[in-house]
Amino acid sequence: MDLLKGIDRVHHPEILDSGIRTSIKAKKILFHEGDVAQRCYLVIKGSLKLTKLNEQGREIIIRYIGPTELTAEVAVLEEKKYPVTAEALKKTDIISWDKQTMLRLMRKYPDIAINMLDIVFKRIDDVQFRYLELSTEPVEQRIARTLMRLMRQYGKKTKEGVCIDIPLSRQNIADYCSTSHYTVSRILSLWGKRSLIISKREQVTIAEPHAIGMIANEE
Amino acid sequence: MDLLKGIDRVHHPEILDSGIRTSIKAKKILFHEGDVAQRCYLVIKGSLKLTKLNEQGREIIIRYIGPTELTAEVAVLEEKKYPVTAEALKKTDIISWDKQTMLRLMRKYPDIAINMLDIVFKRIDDVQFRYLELSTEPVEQRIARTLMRLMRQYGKKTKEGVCIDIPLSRQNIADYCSTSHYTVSRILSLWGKRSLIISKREQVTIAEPHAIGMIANEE
DNA sequence: CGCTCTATTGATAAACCTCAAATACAGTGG
DNA sequence: CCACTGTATTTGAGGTTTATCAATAGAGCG
Repeated sequence: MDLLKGIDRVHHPEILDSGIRTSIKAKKILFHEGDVAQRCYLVIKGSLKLTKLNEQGREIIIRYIGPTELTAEVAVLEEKKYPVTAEALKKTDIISWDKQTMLRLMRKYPDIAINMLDIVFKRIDDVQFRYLELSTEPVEQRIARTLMRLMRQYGKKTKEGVCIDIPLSRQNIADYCSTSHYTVSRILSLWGKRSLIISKREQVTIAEPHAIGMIANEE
Repeated sequence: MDLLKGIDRVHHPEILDSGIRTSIKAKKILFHEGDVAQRCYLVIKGSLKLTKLNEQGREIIIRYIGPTELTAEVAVLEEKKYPVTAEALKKTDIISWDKQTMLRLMRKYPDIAINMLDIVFKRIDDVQFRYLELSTEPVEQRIARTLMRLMRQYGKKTKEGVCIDIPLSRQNIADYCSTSHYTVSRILSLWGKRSLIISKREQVTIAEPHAIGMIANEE
């Protein structure tokens, strides 16, 4: 749990217990883009999808937030709005803190502030990198990178390969790497025929991570 | 100066003087993407261009950093690398602090830490927003938004309109909104013919900000 | 005045989107 | 267990947007 890195485990319960534990049902919205940010959230179990909409209502996925990951860090500052919408993919357990509580914790355990800064820098790095990708890489490569990312975040080893353990439609993949679900479908079909992946409805298993990695051409 | 917001002006000299003032010549690199981050920088005068390169050497512009703006905030953490390359557009005066100094200042003036967090959240917001744009808006609109952004950051009123007061080639604009300099040229020519802008070599003046704003279609 | 870098413009082509239509799949209620 | 319904997926055809290539013109500099 990146948020608690460098902090004596003895204090973990105090920190976690000062937040509120809640459970969100599948497909429920935790917060909306543009709402005043009140609380920040740590995912314990399940998963959140962070999205933005453009004026015409087209959705893009900014990132997924899985177990041990923090989101809505912006809520520690005054007068901020959530920059994204967060939706639970499945039943998701979270801990949340309001501004005052989190600030108190940050003062008592300065490592929390530093860890939060670290998390925020990672987010920038990630989105800048994907911005570069979107600018310069063709769609096949972007899809491959998307699968590799999701594999690292949600991969579960199975006999057929590494299964991405979240509900993941072609449309979701398209929204994550800015293409159309038609294009995703065509490319996944192709990879399926070559046995690089095994894909079912809303589910992808990567049979040949190395081959997909080659297509992704990550450095 | 966002970094010093909320801090008594009496203390500003101490904070600024604990950094090192330097001047960089036009077109010189201040730091490279991938270098270990040692110092963070405040621009006093002049301007920096922050870029990333992909594997094939294609460049994209992440943002410009003008007077009063901070960059390389990541240098306050341990073992981080600069995520971008910073190049001076013209002779640029900066103040820089090393990790230890900045951390000492942040402890003494906690508002500095909060302001820095605020700056970092703004960066995320900006790049996420531009990621959305790149995903969903056509190139003409992206170019218009780019000009509007640069106008707000670097606009100087003149008799003909608002001049973007940095060296700005078609290629720069293209790198900033992920298109080709050919496309930028075509569109600027078009707008020039309609007298919405007046463009010279490496310089753009927006004669009709409202019209460009309409094309940008910002909410 | 030549050299280099930037800008312009037409022609062509590639990549990818959109539309249409068929099919597959999962869940529901009888 | 099965038909039914609403999504998700697939695939082909055709069209758009924008990149790329080629060639030329213009600007600034020593």
